[in-house]
Amino acid sequence: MQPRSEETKSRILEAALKCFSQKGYDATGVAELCAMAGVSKGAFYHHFSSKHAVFLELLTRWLADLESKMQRTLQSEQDTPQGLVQMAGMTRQVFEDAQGYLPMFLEFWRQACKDPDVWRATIAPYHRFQGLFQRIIENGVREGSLQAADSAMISRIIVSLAVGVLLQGLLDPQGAAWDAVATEGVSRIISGLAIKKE
Amino acid sequence: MQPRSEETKSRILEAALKCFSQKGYDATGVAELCAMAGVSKGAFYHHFSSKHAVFLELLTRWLADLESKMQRTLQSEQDTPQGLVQMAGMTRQVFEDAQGYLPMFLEFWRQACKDPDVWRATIAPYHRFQGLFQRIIENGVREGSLQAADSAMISRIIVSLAVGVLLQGLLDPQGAAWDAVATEGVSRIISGLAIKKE
Amino acid sequence: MQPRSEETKSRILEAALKCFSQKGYDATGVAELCAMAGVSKGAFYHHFSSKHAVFLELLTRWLADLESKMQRTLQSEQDTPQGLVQMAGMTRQVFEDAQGYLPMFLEFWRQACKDPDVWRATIAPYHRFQGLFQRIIENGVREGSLQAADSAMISRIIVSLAVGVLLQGLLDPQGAAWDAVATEGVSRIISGLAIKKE
Amino acid sequence: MQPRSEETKSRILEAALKCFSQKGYDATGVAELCAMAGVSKGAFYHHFSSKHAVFLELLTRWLADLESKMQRTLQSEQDTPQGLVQMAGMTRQVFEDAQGYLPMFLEFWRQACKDPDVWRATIAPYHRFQGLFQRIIENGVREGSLQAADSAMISRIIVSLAVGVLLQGLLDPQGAAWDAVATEGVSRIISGLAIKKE
DNA sequence: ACCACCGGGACAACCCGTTCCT
DNA sequence: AGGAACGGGTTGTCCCGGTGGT
Repeated sequence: MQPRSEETKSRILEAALKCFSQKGYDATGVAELCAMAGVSKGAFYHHFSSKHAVFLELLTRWLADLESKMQRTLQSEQDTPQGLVQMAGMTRQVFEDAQGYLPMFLEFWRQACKDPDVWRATIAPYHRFQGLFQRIIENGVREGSLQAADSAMISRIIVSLAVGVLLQGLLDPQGAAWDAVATEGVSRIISGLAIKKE
Repeated sequence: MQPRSEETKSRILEAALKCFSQKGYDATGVAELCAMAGVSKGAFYHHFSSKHAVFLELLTRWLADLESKMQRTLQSEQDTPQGLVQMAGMTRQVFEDAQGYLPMFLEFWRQACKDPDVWRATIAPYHRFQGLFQRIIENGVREGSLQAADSAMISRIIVSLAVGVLLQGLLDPQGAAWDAVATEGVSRIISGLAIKKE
Repeated sequence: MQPRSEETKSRILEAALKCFSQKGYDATGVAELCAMAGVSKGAFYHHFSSKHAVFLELLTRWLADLESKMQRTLQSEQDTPQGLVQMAGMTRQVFEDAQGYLPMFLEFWRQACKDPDVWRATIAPYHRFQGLFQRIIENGVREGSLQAADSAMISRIIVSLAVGVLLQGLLDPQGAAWDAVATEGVSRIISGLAIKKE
Repeated sequence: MQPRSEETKSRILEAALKCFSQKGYDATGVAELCAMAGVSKGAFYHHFSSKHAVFLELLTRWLADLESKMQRTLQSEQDTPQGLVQMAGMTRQVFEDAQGYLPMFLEFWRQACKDPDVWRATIAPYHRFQGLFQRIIENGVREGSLQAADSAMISRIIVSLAVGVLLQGLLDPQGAAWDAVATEGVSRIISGLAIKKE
């Protein structure tokens, strides 16, 4: 029966998200996971071939979700410079969304350094993100709202800034208004490129 | 005999650095560490109270080293805007220095989210780091080479950018000229603040 | 539908024979069996109550087959001493027949030491086997072609020799011409009993 | 400290001998072994790298013991034909010695079919045994107490008989006086070769 | 003080043979 | 006849004390 199966699977994923975030991937035992999800170990290994497979599934779902959100944000915007700044504002959303689940982000990153599978799954979306920003900038240049510049470099700067903000917000949430840091940073970078309309 | 003792200790630390970087903290066993360092478990626990103590020692040494390097870089600078950009150039140094050991960085960060001891040891230098940039900017304002602005915010943007670059360089070293991304990013942010001298 | 059912059952038995021989009973998993037979676990447990039941079925079929073969060999013989030697020649047949499946023999034997069901199923044919030889010898004595002797003992010696040859041939097939060892051994034992006809 | 270490090791081996014999190798868990030996798992894995290593050690010790016993039996004998028959009488000793531990024999044999290490450890002594018998026979021929014959074949027949007796005695101890079967069988084979002294 | 051997259990991930419900 | 679920059990390894020699 399928609906039951699907529910079991998602219950495991939810539990994994919670556990991995709170205690870390290695420190979380499969037994613990099962207990929290309310399933047996047998059921667990019926749905996932290993603990690592759960991790991978979590990663791909998270990235797919993030990407679709970014796509939606992009649709609803006209002016290029302002659009970029608005996208930076998404960080607030990310922080709120992932309230408590952000440490997973570090787990992803850490494992990506070792496991080629994780690496591929992680790196690909980053390249897409950067490419997305790059195309936006090139659009702006064509429209005449931005000066011509090294769009690849600019997009990398923006993504780096976003990553750095995310990481710091993760470690020290109260330390600063991190979403403001993101938006202000992006707008300062963009403003250097903007062509004022008369 | 003390010199022998010191050597044993540093051999353990070296081995730990290598293992933790390559396989991660959790995945590294004490037995493995001992084998690589060429010491017995008895010796290990004579020098360190636990595996975690080794980790902590590694962390404090790394941070002390990093901070002293930054201090030295700061001495040799005159013009504020240019000085900031030069500091961004340090990323190249960091990459070269820590060739292969950067994953430790992630380990530190990850554990800082859970262990308060690690957190304190990790966060303090960041605050000092950011404070340092802030003071440089305020200096620049006083000197008249920079426009008045929210110096705390600017410094945070710069640090975020640096962190982001570091992280991405760690994951995808061949993906871009990360040191160029850092310097270009900083200079774009600073240039918006610069007051041209005539 | 019956033909399909029968086919499924025999497919399982074939797979079990192969797996048990190659990897041993304990080391063979039910999942593995199902995969090799191309049936689902549900189907498996529909046909057999347990893994052990498959083993038992295999055992009984093997023994039934062996016994019928021996009966057939016996029919076609006239002179008692020569008949016995010819039967020893059957070992060649056994080796060829069971090429690759002989390790099952050991599995049977091993389990017979522990499980009374297996024991009964295994021991009975041996007794019949030995009794058969005994009766042949007694026949020979009555006919006057063999000296009177302890026929039970002689038959046990012959069976022991056969078992020993089988076991060694199983372990070290290239080590010797095992069928020759069997025939030569039996003929040497029998020759001591033979009464030369003039 | 060495004496303690040795004692622990032998306690483990004893427990293994008992467990493997009673329940079989696969069915015996390491935890069970440790409990019976009264040692911790830490101690177990300090002395043996795996369960299989225990098995191998048991095998080699058993074979070494058996061989030395055979050597000793050989020393104390003069007349070749009688010596051979006496050696066959050793089976009684073997049965008494290994009272209850004989199923291990099957374990050895079974694993020898799969594991090359076990195979080597098992087959080598067999070859030595057979060689030993062969040399005895050749001695007898030189002495003039035995007829010239294919000594390799004869020795293989004798070893096969011994193995068969062992196996059957293992499965059905009450079924017959197995040591008598062995001695009678050997003496019948030898008597066909004997040259009567006048 | 330093180091080596030995021992202690807890627990990891994985997978087992089996049953339930459809 | 079949897919999902069940828990208990597997080996192996973990981090760490204790004890005794150097």
